[in-house]
Amino acid sequence: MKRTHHCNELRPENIGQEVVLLGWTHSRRDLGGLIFIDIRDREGRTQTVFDPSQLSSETFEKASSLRPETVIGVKGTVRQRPEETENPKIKTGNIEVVAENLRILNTAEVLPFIIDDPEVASKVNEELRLQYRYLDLRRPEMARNLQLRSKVALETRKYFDENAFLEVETPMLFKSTPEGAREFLVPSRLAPGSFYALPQSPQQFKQILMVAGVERYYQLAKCFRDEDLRADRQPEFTQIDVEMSFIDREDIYQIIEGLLRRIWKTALDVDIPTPFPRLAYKDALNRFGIDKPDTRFGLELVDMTDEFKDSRFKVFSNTVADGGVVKAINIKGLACATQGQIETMTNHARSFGAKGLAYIKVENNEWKSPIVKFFNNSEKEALKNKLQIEEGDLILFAADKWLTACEILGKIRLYCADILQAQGKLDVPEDQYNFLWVVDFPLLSFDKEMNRWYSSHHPFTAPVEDDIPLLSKDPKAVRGQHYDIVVNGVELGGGSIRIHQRDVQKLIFEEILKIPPETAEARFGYMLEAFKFGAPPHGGIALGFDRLMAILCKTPSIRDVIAFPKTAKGTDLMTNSPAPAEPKQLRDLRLEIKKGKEQ
RNA sequence: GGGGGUGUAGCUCAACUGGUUAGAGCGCUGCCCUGUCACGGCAGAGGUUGCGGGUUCGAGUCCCGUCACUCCCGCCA
Repeated sequence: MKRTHHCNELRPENIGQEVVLLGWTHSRRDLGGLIFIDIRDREGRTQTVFDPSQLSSETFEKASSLRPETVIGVKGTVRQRPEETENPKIKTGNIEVVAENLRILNTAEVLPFIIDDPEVASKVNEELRLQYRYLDLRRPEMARNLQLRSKVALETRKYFDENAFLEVETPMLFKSTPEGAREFLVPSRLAPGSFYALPQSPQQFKQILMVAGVERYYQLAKCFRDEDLRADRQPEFTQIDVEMSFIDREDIYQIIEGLLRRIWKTALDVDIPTPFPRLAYKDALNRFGIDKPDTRFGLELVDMTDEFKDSRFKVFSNTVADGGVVKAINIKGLACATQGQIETMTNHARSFGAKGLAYIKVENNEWKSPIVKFFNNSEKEALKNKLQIEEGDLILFAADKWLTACEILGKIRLYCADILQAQGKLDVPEDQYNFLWVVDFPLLSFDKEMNRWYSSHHPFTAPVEDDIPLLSKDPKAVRGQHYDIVVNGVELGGGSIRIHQRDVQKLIFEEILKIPPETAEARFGYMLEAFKFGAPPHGGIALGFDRLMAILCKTPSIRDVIAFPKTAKGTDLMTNSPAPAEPKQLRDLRLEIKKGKEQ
């Protein structure tokens, strides 16, 4: 039996044809004297009919004993379904295949979970789905995710090819550069005691490729980070990695906007408007309290520092006197917040080191609040005007250092948006995609505990040209030529224009980041050397391909768009990895395992 | 490393304040059924309540420990 069509192919035009379908028994409806079997393959499903008047009794018996997921081949003739029995839910619903022959290609035992009912299957414990991933992936929803991922990857390659990019593979066995994320180490057998590291990203290689004159590079690159997992973070993941020579930031924006336009059109048939808005890091924090804002809804932060700098309410005025700010947010319609919800918000504030959370509930034309008695009339008037306070509003305040105050209210903004959405008071449209570029990040951030500066992005990011003189004078004021691409509150990717002058790079390593020259030489010496021999100006970006696919597949977890993902503890429940190594393997590597507490 | 949630039949869930023989739907087994498509009908089987310990006359339920999954914080240059 050779397959003639797939299971989502037959249409009324095929009526009368003799066909062979191969696939899995999706569902069986045995009416006693007549049996319907839906045969399913990765493309879809087709109804076959077993009518005893048209087949041998053995074949009919065989059909009546089929279990779900048995692999079968059905030979038969396509015919129009009788009137009133069409099934508009499936694309092959106008026809059916009258079976003449049935071959059982393989049997299937009773399944650990149902896969033919999307309602039930989507609720199955993820542990079980991961253990039997091959069954989970047969579910049409998951098969569709895999297919869409393949389609988007292909479109990405076509797009970059059309734009004169080369896809270059970079090594998986890289060198350990213990800056940033923790790496997976790989012991070397040929050099016992030495280790490779799996790349956190191909960052250094792609810059070297620019020195090599590749000019336009891209790669669907596997990256590895040995950090704790989240719904949107796996220890191995895929990036759309890009690097270009002789460009500035605008060129990157343009090429990525084009890519995302193409992807959204291909995957969702949605036209997204370009160019994307640009938002300075500072403005993102001031307005939304986060550097990856979801701009599909308002509830923006308002600055009240000036209004409260002389307030009788000392918590506010003292904060301002210490160089801090007073920020407020009006959560429209949430005056009804419960004590528990206020408590949760207060805990958010405390997690940032704040002492508490000041609020005003506007109910029955009254401002209910423990602090409003300290406010004078002009302060009240200012609040009313700037926050446009109305009946039913909930006003929340944060008085702290600028960044902390912004971040507290940014977190609360998102928390409250969820509540309002659940109450039907706020519409956050699922099918709207608010892309934006966040730009003008500070190049450097200060680590109080370590008492030193570190790169906000990574140490290869170029400072904004005009700010280079500030590097030694006022590091915090130096803006980096860094950009993040954000959609609906998700950080989809980021990149920068890189440093291509050896002396600037050396200055950053040694003078600013205070990496000892020997260490810088050991870790990055080959880059500094490469920059001696004519490194072109260059820059690039990397997009999280799994996150991108999760958005396109409308799922909250990237596990749903990765064929074989790991659990939150980094294990693979299907293969039971990781697992102990054989003593011989350890001997070859000259490794010894120290007994832990379980021994 | 820390905090929250979950764990009861193959699957999804229920079981009041600790109290009879731990229930339901789906699935499974058998029988009936010629236009179903989540087919329908009748009957039946199926339980170490994650695991270990404790309190109690009595524990799915309370306490301690532990394991797994999950969400979040830290972490993710």
